Amino acid sequence: MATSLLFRDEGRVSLTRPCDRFAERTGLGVTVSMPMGRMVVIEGEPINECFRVVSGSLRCYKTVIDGRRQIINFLGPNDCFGLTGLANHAFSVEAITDVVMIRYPRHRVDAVIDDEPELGQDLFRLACAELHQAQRHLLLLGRKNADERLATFLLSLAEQQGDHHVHLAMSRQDIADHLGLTIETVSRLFTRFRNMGLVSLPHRHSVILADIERLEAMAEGSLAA
Amino acid sequence: MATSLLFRDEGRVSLTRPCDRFAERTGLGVTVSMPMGRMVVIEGEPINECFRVVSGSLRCYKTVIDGRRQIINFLGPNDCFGLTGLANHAFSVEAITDVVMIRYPRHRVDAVIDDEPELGQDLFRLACAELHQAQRHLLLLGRKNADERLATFLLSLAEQQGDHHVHLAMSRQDIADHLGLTIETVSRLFTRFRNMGLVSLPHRHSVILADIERLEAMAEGSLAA
DNA sequence: CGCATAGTTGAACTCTCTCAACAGCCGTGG
DNA sequence: CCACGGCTGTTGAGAGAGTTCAACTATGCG
Repeated sequence: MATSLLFRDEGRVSLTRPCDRFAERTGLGVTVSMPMGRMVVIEGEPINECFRVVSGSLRCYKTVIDGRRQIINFLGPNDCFGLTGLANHAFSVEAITDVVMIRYPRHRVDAVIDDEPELGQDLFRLACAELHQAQRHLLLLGRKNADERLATFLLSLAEQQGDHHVHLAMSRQDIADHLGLTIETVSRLFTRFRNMGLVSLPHRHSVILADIERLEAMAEGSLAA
Repeated sequence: MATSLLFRDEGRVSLTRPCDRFAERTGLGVTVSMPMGRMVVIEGEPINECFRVVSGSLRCYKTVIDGRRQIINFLGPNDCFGLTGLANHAFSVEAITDVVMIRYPRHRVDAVIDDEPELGQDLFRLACAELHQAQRHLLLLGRKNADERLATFLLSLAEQQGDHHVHLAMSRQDIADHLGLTIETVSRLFTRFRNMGLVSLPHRHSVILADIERLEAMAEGSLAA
């Protein structure tokens, strides 16, 4: 496969992790800043623009009427959203921290894509990678227990960040809503993992994975806690 | 958007629901039959071919080492699998009933796609639709209770089949493994739904949705059972 | 320093699971 | 045509993982 015109592959190939070649081509991204907690897009609304994260973190989530929330994934620098073949946003997006993003009008994005048909193939591959990721999360939510979920999550963060020392941009509640658990369960798991020597917790937003092998065994369901 | 060269949109737009224009273009699909229970592809194996279902049903699933199984989705006539930007199968596929499929060698599929760059865009849109579907299932598995899960599932089948009289190709165990429940819970739910007048169950593989409105309320979490 | 927010811990509860027995259906063969 | 066996689904009782509710502690910001 030829190098993407739209995205440079930087290890984590994903619809939400393209790079700035896009900005070069469209040449009309507008930089925007938003404060922590700000809702950027709302599930179900028409998609009028596409965003690329420069700095900060966001959460993408769907809700049930009574407020129950499922976080689909977290976004960080270089991730995109609104870049989809659908007409409406499939989920809401909210800033976890203060964020800086580049905003592109959707019609321009579409124009670039129409201009360069090969881009479609690249986007297809990126969407497939994202789909694959979602399918792995289906297994987690449908069939893994609480220990396995947290272990899986921590390992995936470590892989993303390329470091055993993991930074947690999100709150315990966010983690719970991503893993289909409650905040209390997540909190108890962190404590237990610490007591088992699997991790250390220097502070709220930091986790050091102390025993990757046991965490991996646990994530795959072959280590009883 | 121009009509897809590769797929005709027949209502349910999805990577797994393309149509026979593909056969016309590649002109080299081989018809194959497989008996009920037959494993067609195995999770993790390289993708050497792509299949289109002619008749019968299949299940796509991922597993944890100890045998726990999560069914990602079910396939029926006109659905495809193996059509992805990835190198390896993300899930195993098994025949629920006897099936007839058309098999295409992957390099030919890729050749067709390379030949017609616009196809990439269509595939992208289809993958996005599939992703959207997976994300809705994440909400179901992460945040819905057992009643809501079954109601949601039955309604989606009715929509797919365009009929309140739903045919269940799959077993109770398959439904359980799709909804992240056990077979006993699914069985109890069917009985309770029947007693509540929500459905009638003429036989094992048939469900008639008797009260769509209440089922919809239940699926969205606004009806206590 | 003090308040508000985020996280932790405990105890009781509940939904779903597990284990076990039973019932219904279907194909096979007498 | 019925008897049989195997498989699928149903029902019951008890157990358990995770939730809920509540109190308490730590952290960060004015």
